[in-house]
Amino acid sequence: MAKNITTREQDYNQWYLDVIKAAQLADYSPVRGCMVIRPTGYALWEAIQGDLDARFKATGHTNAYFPLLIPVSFLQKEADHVDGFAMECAVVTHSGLEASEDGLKVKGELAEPLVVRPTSETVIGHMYSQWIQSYRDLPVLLNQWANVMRWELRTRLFLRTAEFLWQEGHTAHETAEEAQEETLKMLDVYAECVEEFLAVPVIKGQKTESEKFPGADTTYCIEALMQDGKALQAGTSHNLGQNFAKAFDIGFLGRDNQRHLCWTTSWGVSTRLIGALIMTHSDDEGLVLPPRMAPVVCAIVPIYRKEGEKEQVMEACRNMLVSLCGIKAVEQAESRLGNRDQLAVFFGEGHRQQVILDMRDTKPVEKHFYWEQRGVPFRLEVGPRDVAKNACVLKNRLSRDKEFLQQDELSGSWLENKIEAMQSELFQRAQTRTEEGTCFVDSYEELKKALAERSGFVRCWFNPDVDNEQKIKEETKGTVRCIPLDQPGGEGTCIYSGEPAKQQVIFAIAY
RNA sequence: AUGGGUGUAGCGCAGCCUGGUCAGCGCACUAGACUUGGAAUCUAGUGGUCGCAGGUUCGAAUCCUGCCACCCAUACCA
Repeated sequence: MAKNITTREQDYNQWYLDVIKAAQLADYSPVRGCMVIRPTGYALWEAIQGDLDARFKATGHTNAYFPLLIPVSFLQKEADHVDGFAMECAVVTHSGLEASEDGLKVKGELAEPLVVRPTSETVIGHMYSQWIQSYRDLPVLLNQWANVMRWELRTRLFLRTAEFLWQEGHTAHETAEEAQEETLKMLDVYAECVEEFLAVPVIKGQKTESEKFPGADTTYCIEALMQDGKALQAGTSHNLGQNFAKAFDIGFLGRDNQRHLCWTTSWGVSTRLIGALIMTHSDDEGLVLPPRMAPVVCAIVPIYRKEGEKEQVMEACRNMLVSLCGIKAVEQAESRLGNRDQLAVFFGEGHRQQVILDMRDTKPVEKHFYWEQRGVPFRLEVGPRDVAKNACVLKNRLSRDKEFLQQDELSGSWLENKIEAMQSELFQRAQTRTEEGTCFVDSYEELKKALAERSGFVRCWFNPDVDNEQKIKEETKGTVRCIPLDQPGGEGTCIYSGEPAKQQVIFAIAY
């Protein structure tokens, strides 16, 4: 039992924070609500970025960058948008500091205040209006990797922080159909990345009127179920219709020689995905990472007492490294080792994942907790007795089993197979938990009961309605997470209004 | 914002009611010894304007006043 990690049963929220702390993913910063993402945590974001960016490129998008500061007047141009974001904007009003008796004071008030972007539809819309002249300029398919700021009252590491990292895609199209197609395409891209790479199962759906993005015609989302039965929105894709095109005059001369407004979309995922990852897979021993994305896929831990043993064991460890990663990668790693006592060797083609030989002069037990709490999928332990038998022990982070191996069984493809096996096992485990955490109800009483007793996803026939949803939220704390794209068809009875309903929705208590 | 609570070493806390050997404990950290297949032990050390400002007093972590910050609940959280 990890002594620095509260169990999930004792206090789920504390467990979440303890896992982050033990794995050194992030830390609190001097500024309330802002977090410091530490190297181990940032490596996870880089892995997600790498996977997603490739998928964006594969679907025809390119990256660009827009400014952090946005004139307040821009925000005002789209009425719903400003209503949705005004309260949580940080505002820049001055341009400098000057010394005074009471310390530094602001000076140089700006003619027009600037907001720190909570999202970039407005600046990007402004630029699009200048860039797009003709239907030949369409579609515009851009993405930006950036930070945004939303002045949240209650913050939680990774799940809701005042500043966070994300990507925001912004596209402009000639027709409504194309925009709709794009919106759904990117929702699929998100779902594929999150399920295949993060091994987090999601439900694709549409947001109801009360939950959609301010300024969107339609918002789609992927929702994931966490271990405590709460839902987490893992990504959103918005069909903005012509709302922003109207507000920013994003128009073009069409094939018919008439001027038309563009149809735009936007879509984003954030560092919140790291929170989803933690709360989906991790256990009471700490972080568990899906092996496809884990920056360190395997740690080799030498075990020895005497100096003579050390040499033998280290030699065996190096041989194992060569078997797994190839002699070239090992030599490259050795040449850049410097004074470090962890030999990190690139594994596989991508040069993103590593196998690490832990040569630190600490006890094996310490290394055990070190790698386990960081979620490293595999550990290979080698002691003098193993060396004598040409063997080693494989420890599996997910099953926490030991497997006794001959060293000559190790190879790059052997590890690949192990990675794939664990990856699908991890996804399967999460998938099963999501299925078991989902129930169907026929009446409002049952919905109340389900949300109160077991939380989870609760599916039912329901006619979305802003007022009714508000009442249900007040009574049950549950909200409509989405109208799943996957519908059974047919018709049922709305559990709240009693009227005929064509759609099922999913209720849950959300993060 | 309203109600309740808390600010003392990097972290977690005791001390405050009853002012005076009160600058303390545990963890962490450093050095050494002894150890090493699931968080050993022993010894010696480093580290603090007791949230900030003012007041009462011979004397304040302790009492008084003001301020600030944080936490919990409610509200808010596309």
